[in-house]
Amino acid sequence: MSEDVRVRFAPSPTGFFHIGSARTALFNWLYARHGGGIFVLRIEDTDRERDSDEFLQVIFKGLRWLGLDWDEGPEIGGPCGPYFQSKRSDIYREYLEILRKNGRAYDKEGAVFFKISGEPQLIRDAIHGDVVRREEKDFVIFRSNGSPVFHFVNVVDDIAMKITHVIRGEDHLSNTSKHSELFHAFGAPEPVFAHIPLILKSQGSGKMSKRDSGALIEDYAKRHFIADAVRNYLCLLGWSPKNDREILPIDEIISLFDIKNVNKNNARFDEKKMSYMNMEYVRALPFEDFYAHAIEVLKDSGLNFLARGETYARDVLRICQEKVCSLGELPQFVSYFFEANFECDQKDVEKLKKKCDIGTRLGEFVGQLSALSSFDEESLEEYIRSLCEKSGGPSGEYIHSLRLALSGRSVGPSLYAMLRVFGREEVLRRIERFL
RNA sequence: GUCCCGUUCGUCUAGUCCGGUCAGGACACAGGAUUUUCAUUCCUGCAACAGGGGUUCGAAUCCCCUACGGGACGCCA
Repeated sequence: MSEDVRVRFAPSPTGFFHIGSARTALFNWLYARHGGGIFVLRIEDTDRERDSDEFLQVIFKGLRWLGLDWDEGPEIGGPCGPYFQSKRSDIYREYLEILRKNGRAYDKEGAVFFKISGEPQLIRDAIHGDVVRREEKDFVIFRSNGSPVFHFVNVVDDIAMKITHVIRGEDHLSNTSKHSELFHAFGAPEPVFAHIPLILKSQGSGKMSKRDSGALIEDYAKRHFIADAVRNYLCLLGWSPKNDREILPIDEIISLFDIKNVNKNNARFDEKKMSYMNMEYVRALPFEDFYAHAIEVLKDSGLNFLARGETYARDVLRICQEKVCSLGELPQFVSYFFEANFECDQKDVEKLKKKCDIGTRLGEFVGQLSALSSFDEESLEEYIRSLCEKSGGPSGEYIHSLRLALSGRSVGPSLYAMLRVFGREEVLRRIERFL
């Protein structure tokens, strides 16, 4: 029990960071953090054709974006390096010699084959329980071009890096009998395996592939999702805290997480639920954090959001935070605060025209406005109430008309807050323009 | 085709190990409410133990079969 937990995430740099890989990394990381273990990052770049530094950065960025920091690996180092398989050729040659001495490796057609025992392999899986599977035929461990194959390097590195728990996708469960044979051939103890269920595409059949919408972590960053929300959602795909809670801080997830209560069955990806969680995270952000995120998004959008100064921009964002569903929609949501020449939604105008006389209501509003001593939300609400009493009209008619005149749309933040933030002069200017 | 894994509301799931409360929660969807719209908030509703056999006083829970879903069978990883 005193043995230290060592887990690893071993991606291949393909140029994408798939959501399924991300969750595998996440579960490894959670397990390490839960038990005070070591999380190793190892790059499986034996397929040189596809490898490039640019591809590597996609993985590093994705992991860091999700807050998954590694204890050993590229850019950090550690006692079991190098952490790139392309730099471990000598180690693989040494291990190959062991197999040759045992009579478990032989040459054929220019490649090196592994001689299987043919015995059924008992795979002790922390999630699925005991699984028995037998390999049928010898398999290649070194290609005829001299490069080692995945199954071989994967096992060698797990031995050399003293990995205690192999947590990976269930698509590897069938391969595990190969790996088990190799561990035995090396006389090495097997790690505990944990094959986590796959993430299936939301529509149609099969697992998520690169081309499915929502499949790539880098896209969530581009679309300004909150990383904590994406991570929280991913935790819930195949695992649950079992107390009916869904949105919970990562520290709590770490303390609750255990590989044993990961589900056995595959989970279907649901982008709507993820968006919902993202919305909850956006709303719950402390304002300063929200503001910091928001200005990044607004900068990218090209909107001149500092046109009326920073104080004004902060005010706008403050009243919009509780109404906005995602950071991605923010530029569109707040654009009219910064641009006076917005388009008016004619459909909304027509709809409202049927209910009331917009011009009259706006006229009444403008009428006594100069008499209003202060332009705060309370006074404005009071003022509109007094207009209602005088005319006998419902407050909604004033509110809807004003919102349309000021923003050109029928939805947005609280109207009184909007009026206050615009200020008296701007309000009058916009009403005039609208009329 | 062979082998492996799985199957609770449309979706994610709790309950399964140690059989015994109207099968609980969330998203989605549908209605309703707040004399300030809603893409907010609150309330209500809809909706599941894949099917068939056992074992048992009693099965979502244990066993078997079938069906369906997923995965693996590369000199890809």
